[in-house]
Amino acid sequence: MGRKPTMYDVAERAGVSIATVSFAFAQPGRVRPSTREAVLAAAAALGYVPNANARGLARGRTGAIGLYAFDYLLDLTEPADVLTPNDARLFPQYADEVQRGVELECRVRGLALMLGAGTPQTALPGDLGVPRVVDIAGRVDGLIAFAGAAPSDALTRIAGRIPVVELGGMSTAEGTRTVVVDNTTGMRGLVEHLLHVHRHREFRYIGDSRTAEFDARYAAYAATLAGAGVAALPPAHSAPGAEETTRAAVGDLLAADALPHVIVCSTDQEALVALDALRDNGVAVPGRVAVTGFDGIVAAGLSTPGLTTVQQPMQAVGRTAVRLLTGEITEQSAPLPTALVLRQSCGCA
Amino acid sequence: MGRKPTMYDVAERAGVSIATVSFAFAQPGRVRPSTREAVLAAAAALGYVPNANARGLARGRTGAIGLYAFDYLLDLTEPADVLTPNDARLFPQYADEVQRGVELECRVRGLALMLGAGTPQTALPGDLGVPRVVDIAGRVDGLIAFAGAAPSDALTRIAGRIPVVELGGMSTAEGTRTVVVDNTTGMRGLVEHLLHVHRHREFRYIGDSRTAEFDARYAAYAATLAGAGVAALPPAHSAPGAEETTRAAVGDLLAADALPHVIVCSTDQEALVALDALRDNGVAVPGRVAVTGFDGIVAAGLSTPGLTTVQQPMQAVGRTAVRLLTGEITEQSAPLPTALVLRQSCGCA
DNA sequence: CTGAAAGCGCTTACAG
DNA sequence: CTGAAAGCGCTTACAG
Repeated sequence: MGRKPTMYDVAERAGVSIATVSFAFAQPGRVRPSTREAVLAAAAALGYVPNANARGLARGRTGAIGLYAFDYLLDLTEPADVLTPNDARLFPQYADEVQRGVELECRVRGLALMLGAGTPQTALPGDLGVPRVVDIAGRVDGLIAFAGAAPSDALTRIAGRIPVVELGGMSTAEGTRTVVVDNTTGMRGLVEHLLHVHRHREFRYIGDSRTAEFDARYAAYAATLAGAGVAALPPAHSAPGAEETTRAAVGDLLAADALPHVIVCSTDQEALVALDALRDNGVAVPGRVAVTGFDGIVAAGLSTPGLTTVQQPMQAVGRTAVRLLTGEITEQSAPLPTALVLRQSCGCA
Repeated sequence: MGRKPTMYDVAERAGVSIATVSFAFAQPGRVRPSTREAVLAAAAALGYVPNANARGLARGRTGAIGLYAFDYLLDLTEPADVLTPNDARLFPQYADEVQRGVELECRVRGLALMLGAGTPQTALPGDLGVPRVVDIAGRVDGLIAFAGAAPSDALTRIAGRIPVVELGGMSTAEGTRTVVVDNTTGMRGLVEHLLHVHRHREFRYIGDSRTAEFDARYAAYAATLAGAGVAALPPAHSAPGAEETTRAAVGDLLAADALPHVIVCSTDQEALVALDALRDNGVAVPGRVAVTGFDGIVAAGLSTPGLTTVQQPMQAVGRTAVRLLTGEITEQSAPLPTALVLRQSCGCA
């Protein structure tokens, strides 16, 4: 037998047509049991492995969905003996938790998951300007992309062919859907806690506005402060995954002698870096300044002090994205809920 | 324009043949620049997304590799406020770390990664006895499978078509390769430490022998004890990921009043469960009994007491597997090294 | 219940 | 530098 037997080889060995082989696998009820057994026996004898590309091409769908993540290009060495919550990626971050949700949901449904990653600028040598995301998109029935991981025009283009869910998006690419999380209520609750329980009046927000989701957080922050008659200064720029930007933001506040009483960060990832930067500069948290995060990643529970944050249902975000893609749900009945998690960094016990 | 424009549509709009469209993307140097621009413009205008299935079929390869994991079917809820190292899967486990290595290596190479998971028994309804692993295998150029995740006959079959790396394997499926880790040296060093530094003589091993890798650990354990004139009782059965088996193993020792001075576990995952079980029964670790693990997962550094273990280069395992698949390396120059990590659970400071 | 045949959307010698 | 055409390995109406 030649290498890589095909359906033709199986058909020949079983003494049937390729149509029958195909039916024996795909629609067993349509084939006489004895025929079916003969086909399966022939397939086993030949070591037949169906070619999923051919199947996908013929069927018009692939049975797989894609997840396109932001490529932090993080190269993690093996876990150190002494762990700190800021050893980036030692503990699962937001995107990792969402990915896990996607993975689990796919497993349950028997869907294969195709993983890819890039930045909006990423283009492979052979791609000639065509971003890698289309490479993933071309082989799946639906695509989940983290906002900012793929160029929005590429997503718009892809969305014309297959369903696309852009996480954290809402605004970027046309034709895509998103998973809605109640950022607003979460942030409002957090700020109200800082205002009314800890009686803070001097706030500063650190974060970026790369995605609609981040915008929603800042908007809720500013609105809540405004409601309490507290001025909201413009946000200090910082981006999750770019530690130096967060350190610079904190450094600027210190240098300008403009340290507020609360630093509200747009993500836990940034808040943990801020915690580090403040410690490095001998600033007591929460004594001198309170710090808060957003997301509820594992590391937030391990820092010293523990990080007060808004927990969002990260795995549920991933699962919901898959369900939107499969058509199992056509829209969310309600935004996914968030919850305030109080720890020491805001001044709580 | 109809839905899902194809190369034919692009060709027509650009006024060229489909061959030229194909060349414009795949072999730019072969096409006149002006032609190429026309093609790219037409593609952009139509929102053309190449069909990877068709490409894979025509080319005979897909540009993707597959990772088939053991399906623990673990459904993790959101992180709790109070974390303990035994909140299974809150922290990355062995397989998660290996997967990360695989992911990173794939990103670097521009390879897409197809994820699937199952147990040796898993077969989808539509698969009619054909395990899902072949479904993944049919759409990739190479497959990495965790030992025990897929039936070995299926792997043997697949290995006849595409390169297969079975992690933890060595013995299971014919025609597959594996990534070799120096389990022997690691375990020997651990047992020698327990023998000579802590002067222990009463040992018990907890673990299973599902894979060659686990066998190697037990063999090294038994051999090292034998070398010191210490009797090695048969291992008590326990399996990582099946917490109840580990608890039962510990429970049996307690019930039989046969608690040794050291419990050597085949994995960290089991050792952490053992730690829990012992604590639940009021047994002091390391006071009454020392406990050790193997792997060096993150959670091992977070338990109380900290878990003494043998660190293996999990991410490197994943990366090596990818390199073996791509043909970048044809064989390992040496087994991947392991390192003894001493913490409190063995009695060290 | 089974088969002949078209078609899925690409790539790639082979000509020109 | 460009095109006509075969072929990759399946699925699926359509006949029988």
